[in-house]
Amino acid sequence: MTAATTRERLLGVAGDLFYEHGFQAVGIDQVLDRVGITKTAFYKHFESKDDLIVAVLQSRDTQDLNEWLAFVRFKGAQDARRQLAAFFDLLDEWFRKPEFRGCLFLNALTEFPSENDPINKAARAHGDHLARAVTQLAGTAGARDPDALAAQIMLLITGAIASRHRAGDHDAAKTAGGVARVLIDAACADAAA
Amino acid sequence: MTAATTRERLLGVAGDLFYEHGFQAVGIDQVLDRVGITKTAFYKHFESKDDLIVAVLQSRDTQDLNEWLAFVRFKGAQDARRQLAAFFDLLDEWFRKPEFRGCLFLNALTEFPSENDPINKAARAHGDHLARAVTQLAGTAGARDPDALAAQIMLLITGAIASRHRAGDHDAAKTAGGVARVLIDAACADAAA
DNA sequence: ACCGTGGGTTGACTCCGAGTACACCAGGCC
DNA sequence: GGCCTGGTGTACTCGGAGTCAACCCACGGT
Repeated sequence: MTAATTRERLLGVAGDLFYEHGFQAVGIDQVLDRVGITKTAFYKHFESKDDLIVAVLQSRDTQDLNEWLAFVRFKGAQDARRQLAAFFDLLDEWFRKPEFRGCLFLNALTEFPSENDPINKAARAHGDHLARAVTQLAGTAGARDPDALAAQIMLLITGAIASRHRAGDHDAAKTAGGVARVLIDAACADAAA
Repeated sequence: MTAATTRERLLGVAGDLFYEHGFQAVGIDQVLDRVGITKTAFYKHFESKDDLIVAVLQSRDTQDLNEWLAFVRFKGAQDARRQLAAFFDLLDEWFRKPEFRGCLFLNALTEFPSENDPINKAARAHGDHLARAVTQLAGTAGARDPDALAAQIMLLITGAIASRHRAGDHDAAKTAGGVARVLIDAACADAAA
């Protein structure tokens, strides 16, 4: 059944619970109950709850990034401009899900606001990785100023997530996507499709 | 010196601490130490920590909203379109401050994700109030679809806040404001300034 | 056959934050 | 004088994080 190692199961279960209820709101015991392990055993895998949180963020970082890029590359075919726009299709799908509870990494940033906090650093790293990918895509799309376009797109992405999260606006991705398409076209005016 | 009532001082101190460190991360004892009051006295003013949090959010709601609208009315003169744009000047000033830690209400939403939670409701109320004000402004500005324009502006506002909060992007308000001005002009194309 | 190691168990313990219970005290108000 | 409001102090429960000591069992290496 569960072929995964205990460490992997801990990361999976903890990630799900943290996402659903928040990091501080979830007790380690809840995680352990669901994994079926005792406290002592847990502390042989992780030094602390914070350590677990960092590990969760790191594992989801690469996982999520790969999923996103795969989706965008598939949906946007070979066209970098369409790939950029496809981010908002991805968001739209995500926003339709009832389990949506915002972005795990943005949530981590607000729960651990101190910049020296390892958790904060791990969460920021994900944003940086995504921003780097978007900037690169903006470059190959032929944007005059890839950094500027990427900043705008990142702002729209985080804005859409926060809007869906806040007022429960299910159409936030469509709203943001519409704006994004205009910005992308304007920034790449010289490059023919 | 402190002419305020104890309840007011509790709201003030708690609000500051919650904003700086997060709601769950701040213990009631820290608040009480700073106010100079004992636990028993505290519980004669508020039923619980959650009750305190709700009260803080409610008091900041009207407070902040009034400040925002006053700024926008001052800076935007009588022109509704310029008043809408002025929101981003306000954000820009805010984002320059080193104490910036995101939006208290957005933070509350991520720390208390359950929709039935009174804290969650109180935080959502603030967003609704702001959205209502923006929609009204969009109407008097002559937007063809005030709700749509307001949704776009709200998305840009929350996006800017989240971007500043995440990567520490100090220019997020300028980025969002530039986009907003384009959207506002497009949505009010028929109405002459 | 033997030993070490990794992953696991139980149970009792500390520390800290939230919240409660009880007894007491000052001042204003009518 | 009596009562309500806003305080004080101490001592308590309860739950979550994290520690500690002792033990178990399956494994791979020599």
